[in-house]
Amino acid sequence: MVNMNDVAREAGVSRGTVSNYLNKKNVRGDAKHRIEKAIRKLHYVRNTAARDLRASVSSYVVLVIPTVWTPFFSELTYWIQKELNDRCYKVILCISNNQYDQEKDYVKMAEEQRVAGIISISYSQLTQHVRLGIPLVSIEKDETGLFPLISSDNYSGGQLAAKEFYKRGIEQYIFIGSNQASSTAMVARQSGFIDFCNDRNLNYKVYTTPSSRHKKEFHVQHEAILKKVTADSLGKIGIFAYADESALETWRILKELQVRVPEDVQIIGFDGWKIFDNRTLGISSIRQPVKDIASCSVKELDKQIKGEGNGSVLRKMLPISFYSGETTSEI
Amino acid sequence: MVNMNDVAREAGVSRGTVSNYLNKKNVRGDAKHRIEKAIRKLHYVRNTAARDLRASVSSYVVLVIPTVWTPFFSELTYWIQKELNDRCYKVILCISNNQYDQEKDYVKMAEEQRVAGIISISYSQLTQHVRLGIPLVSIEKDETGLFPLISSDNYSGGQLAAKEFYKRGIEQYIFIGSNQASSTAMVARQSGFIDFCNDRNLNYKVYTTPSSRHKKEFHVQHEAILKKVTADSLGKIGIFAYADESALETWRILKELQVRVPEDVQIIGFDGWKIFDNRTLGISSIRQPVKDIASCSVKELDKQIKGEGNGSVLRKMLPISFYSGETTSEI
DNA sequence: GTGAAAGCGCTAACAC
DNA sequence: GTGTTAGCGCTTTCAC
Repeated sequence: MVNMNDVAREAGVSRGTVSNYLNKKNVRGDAKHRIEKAIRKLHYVRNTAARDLRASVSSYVVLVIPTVWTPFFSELTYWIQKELNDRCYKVILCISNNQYDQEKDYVKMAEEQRVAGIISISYSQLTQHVRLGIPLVSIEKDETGLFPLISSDNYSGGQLAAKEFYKRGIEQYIFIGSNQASSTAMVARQSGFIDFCNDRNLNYKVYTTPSSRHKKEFHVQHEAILKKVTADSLGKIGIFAYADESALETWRILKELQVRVPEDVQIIGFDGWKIFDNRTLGISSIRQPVKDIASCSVKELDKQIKGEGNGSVLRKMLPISFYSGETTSEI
Repeated sequence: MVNMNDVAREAGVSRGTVSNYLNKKNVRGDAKHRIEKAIRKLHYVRNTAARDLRASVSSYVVLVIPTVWTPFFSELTYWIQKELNDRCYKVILCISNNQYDQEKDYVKMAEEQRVAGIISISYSQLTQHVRLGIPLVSIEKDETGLFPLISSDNYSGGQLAAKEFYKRGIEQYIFIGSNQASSTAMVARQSGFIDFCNDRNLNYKVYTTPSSRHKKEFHVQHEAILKKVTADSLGKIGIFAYADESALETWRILKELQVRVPEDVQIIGFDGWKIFDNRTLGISSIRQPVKDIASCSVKELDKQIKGEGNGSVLRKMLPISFYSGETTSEI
């Protein structure tokens, strides 16, 4: 494979001069032309891996994410890649499926590759494994408190959901969560919802389903809850699901049960899934500011990499909003 | 940053021995223990970038893909990453938005990084730009004929759509395509559909909308077509949309127009979008074998990288299937 | 401005 | 088995 020496020889200059040329340093006119000619003639392509090794830099960023196969994560991945690419970072996509071992392997890989930084959406204690001082920004959860953390304002999201129900005259406030341990985000959503209810003396109930990864039970449990909820009376019931995935399931089952949505029961999800561009799935939902999460994370990571961190560890909560879909009534 | 020399010194052996140890070569027991101790003590992490440079190998694969923010591509990305990861490749995620310039930049980057291989889903002549002989596998389209190509059997997909309509007593066969130039896949779907109709003397019509990237026109044009289609008679109309994106839009507009689906009009899309796991969007669709496309592509790329190609260029078409959803009648 | 030389961290070939 | 050494392809002093 043709390298800088070949180019230098062909152009009749030294390797250093070629390097200078490639790095936009000043090079005399005639030497410059001869180098350009040599590059074209030999089809020289610089080896940035070697360059990075020598210069002790890296332009790689590792993205550790549970999946890309869900609207929220695929949108997030889309924006993060874009932001990183705009800043000339390459992204190494690491899908963890929420497996702790996978996550650890990815971090190890990141360290061995001496990557510039890591962005992680992890629900385990991943951040404890970063030894080499690689800059890391965490999205949604970091309990170590050692790294910058970007997340949606989940608590306000829960409040907002309750408030939107309130505006629509809901009398029965239902929260459906999951029994996933350690979901800080979910707990915050629930707290916001409940606090709003308590403040106004509204009737609320909290239910829990297994995580959606246990498909069968997820479904069965959901159905049981909904049957119970809709047994007594209809018409003023509002169900706040901790995530769109759950809200969709709720909607589907209610259809099966012949319960009219939103006339009999109203539903609000969380995430604000968009299939692409602006195509939602119809459910009303608390929308996470996905693009902002991406740009904020990347901006912060970039700062860390460039050593511009001001010492204090950033904790940033981004504002959510309500998307009014087909599962809540007009007001 | 601590390196192999430090470890060697600490362990009282030479650098070569440490290298041997790390690469699972035979190392004597006591030396081995001293090395392990030194590694732990110094928190040594091997630098695989340097290793790869020296050994002239790479474990990176570049994935060039239009987006990840659409169910088909996000699922495809999910499986490709998994397959590559299982084979110890790291994936550099390159989202092109179908921009030719972006794609070229990514290929250039791939060459400069001396990556092991490229997987591309491109609708432009991307493959002409791979100069350095990097192994490449193309998904869905490659007109150069120089690289292995994996795709769904789009033609049979078109036929299958028509056949499923036929089984349901459809009399008016409508194809809605897009005016995207150069979509080989779409043309094949259309041909399969039409050929089935011609073979049986069925009435068909072909319509064309702007690409969905031009949102406004995409919508307007769609509505115009559907009004025309549903103007005369209802009840035996089958609409085959070239992609789920278009099928969803069709469904939505028909709802607006108060046309009952599937009683008055039936719809079949293409792709078989799944939001996650097994959650579809309700539309009946010709399902692409996404997971097979991924594993087949990765397997072929791996073969190329390992130099096990047998000379002839692979062209592989994977079988599609019909998913029966809510937009076609039961039979 | 340009050439010579040192060296980023590692592997592999070679003697011992 | 282990130490020594050359060198992957590049950047970066440092004289001239």
